[in-house]
Amino acid sequence: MTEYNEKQLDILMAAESLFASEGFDGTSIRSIAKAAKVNIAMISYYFGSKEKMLEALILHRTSDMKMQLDNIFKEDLTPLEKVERLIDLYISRINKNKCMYQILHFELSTKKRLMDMKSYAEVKQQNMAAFRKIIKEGQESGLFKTNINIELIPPTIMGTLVHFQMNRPFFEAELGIKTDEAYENYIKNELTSHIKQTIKALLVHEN
Amino acid sequence: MTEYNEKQLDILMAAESLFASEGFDGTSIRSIAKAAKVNIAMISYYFGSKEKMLEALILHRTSDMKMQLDNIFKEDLTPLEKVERLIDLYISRINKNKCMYQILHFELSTKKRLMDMKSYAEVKQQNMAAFRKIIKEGQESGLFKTNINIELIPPTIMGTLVHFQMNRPFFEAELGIKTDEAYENYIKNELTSHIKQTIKALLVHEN
DNA sequence: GTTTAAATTAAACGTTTGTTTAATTGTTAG
DNA sequence: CTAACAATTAAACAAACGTTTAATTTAAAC
Repeated sequence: MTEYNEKQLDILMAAESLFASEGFDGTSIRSIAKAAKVNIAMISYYFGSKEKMLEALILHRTSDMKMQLDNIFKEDLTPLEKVERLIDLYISRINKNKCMYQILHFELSTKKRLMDMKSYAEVKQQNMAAFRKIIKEGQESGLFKTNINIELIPPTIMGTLVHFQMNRPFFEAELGIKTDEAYENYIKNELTSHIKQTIKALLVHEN
Repeated sequence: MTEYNEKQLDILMAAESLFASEGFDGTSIRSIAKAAKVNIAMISYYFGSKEKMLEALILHRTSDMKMQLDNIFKEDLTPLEKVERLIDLYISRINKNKCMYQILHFELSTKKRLMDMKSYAEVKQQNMAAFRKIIKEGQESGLFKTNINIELIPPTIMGTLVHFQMNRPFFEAELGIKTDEAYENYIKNELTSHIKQTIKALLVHEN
């Protein structure tokens, strides 16, 4: 867990927002330096290279993510309540780290820079394990259906949100949403409850 | 609907696969020319510029997509069967145009080249309209629930698939999938039926 | 066979790229 | 004060970029 000084963080934050909006290859170190208000040589000086800075950024963010799922377990909640809390956590996390997820998304989908996303893979594995545990708990107590594919539920949760964010211009037009605030509110309310409703319908016996 | 000769198509196809795997900014026109086995000047000669070639490519692909949803309507199917057919269509379409969707995904998410995706937006709108029609048909006949957000169902369908493809390395490890063929089969079988099951649970009254 | 236009080429264009250098300034410790 | 090291700078570097040029080859039309 490396510590960075203020100037290094300036650089990383400027890079994060630019990488997200312009892409890694679409962002020059000169534009990063300008946004971070430092000399272009500082980037190589501090991080070695543009690519190593990307790795540093991803490591910095993903190590932040080591999830505190434990308190969900400790609390006295029904399995369904736990699932709902997990969905809230997923959504707020993705929303809070929008830029990082955008970057990750692209880096994962291209073969160009096959960096070791060990740290990210770890987080994903932890999440999946925690999720599986909750579902099995619900199944054993007879609340959840058993003919389901547990591994494919997180993709449905996260995929729905990511797809909605990726096609934002389309949904803004389709739903008549005009401001940033209204879009965020739609995610917080309608989209979140749609996801919960969907997962609930899939998991829980109706009666 | 512009027609392209064989050499132009060679260029477009080479560009498509490279843009998908390396990104637009990560792909040089020299590498495209090499892959298409043409001189680098041919790209400017035929398309004007690298960027215009991207537009040509997207237009070429999306105009292919003008969906033949109509025959789904004409056939004598229950609303649920229609939904299932639509899901099959979505999935096979995304699978067939994997590269194009990868490119679109990135272009939509960055502010760098705000091209007019009019053609793509049109396809999406048509799809949404057709989908809405089917759902309302099911609701009016009392088969489908009415307390649902129709606009958010396509994001759930497509988002699940796209997320699964984007995080392929993770799911390969998580599910113990080793070959390309096994992965494609998993999509065709398990993933497809998971999506159908999920949407069905959301839509249909249990009994 | 000649004319005309399209296709194709190698070479060069001016930028921009990521990175390095070498010199200078700032800071801290003895 | 000065030695030592970190931080910062402007300038230069070679390489790669997208695009254009000008010359040549190919194909079609008359």
